Amino acid sequence: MVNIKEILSERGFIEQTTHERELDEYLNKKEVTCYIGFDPTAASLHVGSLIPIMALAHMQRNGCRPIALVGGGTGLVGDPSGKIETRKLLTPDKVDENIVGIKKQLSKFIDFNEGRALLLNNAEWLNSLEYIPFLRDIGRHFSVNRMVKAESYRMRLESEEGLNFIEFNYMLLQAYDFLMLYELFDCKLQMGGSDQWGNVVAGIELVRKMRKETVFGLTFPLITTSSGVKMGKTVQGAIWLNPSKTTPYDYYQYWINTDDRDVARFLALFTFLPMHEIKAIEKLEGADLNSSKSVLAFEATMLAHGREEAVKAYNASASMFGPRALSENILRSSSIPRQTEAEDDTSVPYSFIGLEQIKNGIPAFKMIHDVGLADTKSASRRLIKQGGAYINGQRITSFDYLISDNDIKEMEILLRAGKKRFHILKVKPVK
RNA sequence: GGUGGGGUUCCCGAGUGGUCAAAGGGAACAGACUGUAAAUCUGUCGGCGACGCCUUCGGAGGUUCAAAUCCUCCCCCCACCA
Repeated sequence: MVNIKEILSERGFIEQTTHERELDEYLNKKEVTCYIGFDPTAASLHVGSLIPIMALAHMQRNGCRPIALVGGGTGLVGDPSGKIETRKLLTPDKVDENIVGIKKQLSKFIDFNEGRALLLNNAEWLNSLEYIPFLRDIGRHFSVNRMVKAESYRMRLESEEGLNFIEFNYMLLQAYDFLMLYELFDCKLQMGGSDQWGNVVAGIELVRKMRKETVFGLTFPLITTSSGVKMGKTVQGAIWLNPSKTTPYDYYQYWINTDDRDVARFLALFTFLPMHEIKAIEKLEGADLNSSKSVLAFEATMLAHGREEAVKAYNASASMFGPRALSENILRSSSIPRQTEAEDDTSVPYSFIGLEQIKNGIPAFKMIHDVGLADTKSASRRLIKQGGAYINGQRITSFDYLISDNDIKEMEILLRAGKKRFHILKVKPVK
């Protein structure tokens, strides 16, 4: 069997590790347990958390037991690592609420049945800590001199905002987590984003000092798009895994808009397709490369939302943008439909309108604003003025154009803003 | 607690009484070109049924015909000192 580290490495998950050789030996053994911490800062994870999630999933697929540790305790403190600003402190209630959402999403990627993976909350051991014993037992192992030099604190120590004491403590708590997981579950590997390096190493050293045992760390690179944007960030905000925050259609669209330069890299990171197939698409360009983006989008959507939603998003995109030819030879392991099935636009954003309302005509700029294709009526006017507004594919030429029952096609009106934002108005007949 | 510096439209950052809805850059949006990509060029970029009107320059008052700009008080941030 191939070493899991090779798999992660080949797919682009590894930024750096501790103790290369010993880590290899550890990973070659059976009964490997590893963990990653997740911040309960929001009720949903987003695309930015996909790297750790996929890493855990790969671990599980290769016989390791992953632990997803939700930071119910550390979430009350706030991790300052690599962050420019102090996080707002979350209330315990909010943290608990967020944990519920996160658990649900992790279960889509990782199988938690029958102890094949564990989902833990560090509140279990952190919330009952007593200050003085903690300082005496754990605190004495930490050198402030070293902490002050840690890269993860550097940005904040140099910034105008500074670092407050509660945040400065964070490293000790995360180190303590590792110690606890080592003791309770024999977990010897902590993984995390590259900003976690300092915290990971702190945990490793704590275990060594207190238990004379070597445990390991592995960090992921910070994934940015080729245009330099942090993964999963858009102007509208984060791309969430929760379908009520980011619809499967929008999720699919996020991936399909991937930069050419990122397609192969993202297929390796965000899908489980075999590497030899992914390597083959590195040579593609033009239309073929473009259609391999639909595989990326399809696979990513399927992982997060299931096959049914992925197929819907795929068909909706085909009906709005036109179908794409996808050769049988491209990424053949993907279960993406190779022939476009019946047109299905049910996952395109839509709303209802009464036939009665539309009979008298509604000014286009008002309608476009109402359905959310423009944030303000001014933006809507601008859009029309610049020729970026369309009804049923036809450009609207005057801002006071009245949308009326003449525009209804098969009980629908298709509105479009710019090249790729659609909205379907479904007309409800009068009773 | 003291002294000094600062808070401007999504972000950075000009602006020190009228010519300011506020330079410049970035982001964003639209058009052209295209492959739902990138790059490039052009335009837009507070709100409003809109050649005009209304609301913005940390907050609240005040001076003035006129304030982002002057005065008073307050809030927040930063630096140095204590």
